[in-house]
Amino acid sequence: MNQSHESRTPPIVSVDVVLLTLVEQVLHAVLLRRAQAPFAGVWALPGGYIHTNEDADAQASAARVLREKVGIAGAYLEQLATFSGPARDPRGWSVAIAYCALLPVQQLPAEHADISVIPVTALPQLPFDHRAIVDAALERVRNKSLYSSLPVHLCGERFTLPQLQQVYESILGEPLNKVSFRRKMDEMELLQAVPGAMHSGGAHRPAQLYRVKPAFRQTLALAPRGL
Amino acid sequence: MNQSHESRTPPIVSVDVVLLTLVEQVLHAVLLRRAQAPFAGVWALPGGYIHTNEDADAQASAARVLREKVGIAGAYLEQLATFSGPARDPRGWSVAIAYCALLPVQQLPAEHADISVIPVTALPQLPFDHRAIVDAALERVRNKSLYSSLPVHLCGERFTLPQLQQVYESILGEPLNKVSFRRKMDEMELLQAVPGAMHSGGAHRPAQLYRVKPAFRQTLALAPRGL
DNA sequence: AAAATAGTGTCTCTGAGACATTATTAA
DNA sequence: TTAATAATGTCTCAGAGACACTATTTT
Repeated sequence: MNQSHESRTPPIVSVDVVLLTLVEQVLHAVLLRRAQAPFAGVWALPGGYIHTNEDADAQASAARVLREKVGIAGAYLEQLATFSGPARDPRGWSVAIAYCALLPVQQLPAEHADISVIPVTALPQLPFDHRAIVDAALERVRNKSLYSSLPVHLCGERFTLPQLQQVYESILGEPLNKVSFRRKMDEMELLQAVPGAMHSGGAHRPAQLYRVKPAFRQTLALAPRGL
Repeated sequence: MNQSHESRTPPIVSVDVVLLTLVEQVLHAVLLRRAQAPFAGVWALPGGYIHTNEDADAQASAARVLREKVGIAGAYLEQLATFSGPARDPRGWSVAIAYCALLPVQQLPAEHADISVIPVTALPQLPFDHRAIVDAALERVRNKSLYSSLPVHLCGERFTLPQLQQVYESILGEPLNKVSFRRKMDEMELLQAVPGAMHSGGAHRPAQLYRVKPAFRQTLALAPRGL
């Protein structure tokens, strides 16, 4: 241990979560009003310190933040990237381990004074480098939706293939070929039909309801040659 | 600030680098003999603390580690993932921001008592969770080689197309179709021929030498539909 | 000339998208 | 019966790989 290390201040470490959901076919992010300085009262990403006395790893910290500060459990969660530097936080040199979370909108708590669900295209100015973190999350989600089952985590437990295709199209921002989409879903062996369960949504043929196979509840399925 | 936060020990933060190179068509990782406890004298990934008084971000810390501890500069460097938990380091709850680095073998310093270049299939037992970090790096490199120009960072400044194809094949562990490979390289618009420069390697037609276009010296080129 | 590898032309087959047709419901 | 959407069959076209042929060097 040399002197320069002894005298160096360690960085501040925290986790931040970009919690995304789909409301009326538009991607929304969940923001919390900050309770404490810096930026008290400002809308920001849910985040917090690692509790070294209770968290099994940083992902557990992120799950705890979602549970304690947003009031949700069971969201799909994956590590996004780690943001760092002397300027991103006024308290000093800091490290933020960023996570991306997906949840069907039905499982979100009601909005109230300190929680807000906002279209990602209409986010207010965010403190720290939270805007960059959100952008990284959006890029990741859109990219992974091109070749994986990621978007199923924005659907409820049961959904129809037309609904799922709509979710993919909303994320990707472009229409998809119905036949190809179904072929790919088939190849991924991701879904199982719920026997006898149909979704009657109007004056037309009802659609088969599907659920994600248990094996893929936590893992993603990949399409070998993309979407 | 509540009491439980005040009393919680913050995690230890460091950066670790998986520095990969290609020796005789086999991927090798660079290991350093640890100078200090814990695991003093044991071969491990290059790593170190963030110097908050001089590093612009964690990636700069990783570049500094490569410069100061391995003696190299200019390697391709990208963030891999962040590893964390109470058990990975005997000193306590820790966070390691892991980076993946690629360098042509010619630019590595000579091996000596405290630096070693070892085939990734023949690594010794590594301390901390360094084995998992290496595995993550290998998965990342192999995956990105399927659809990007990542492997060019393992070639020197000038190289032939057959040499580059060989590098891809070594990383991916499978032969590639020559015509398709060249079509893809062409589509990526990644390379420029060095006028008049040929590589005469034996009793056969010499090969055109290429270099990476300046625009892609730091950025990756992507093949829209993969390799 | 022969051997060896570089580089290119072209055919074939796979697979993704376009289009069309059938199925099933409510009004 | 009509309108609306679900679900599927099938044709077409693009792109990746296989193969073959030409080009250029050393021995």
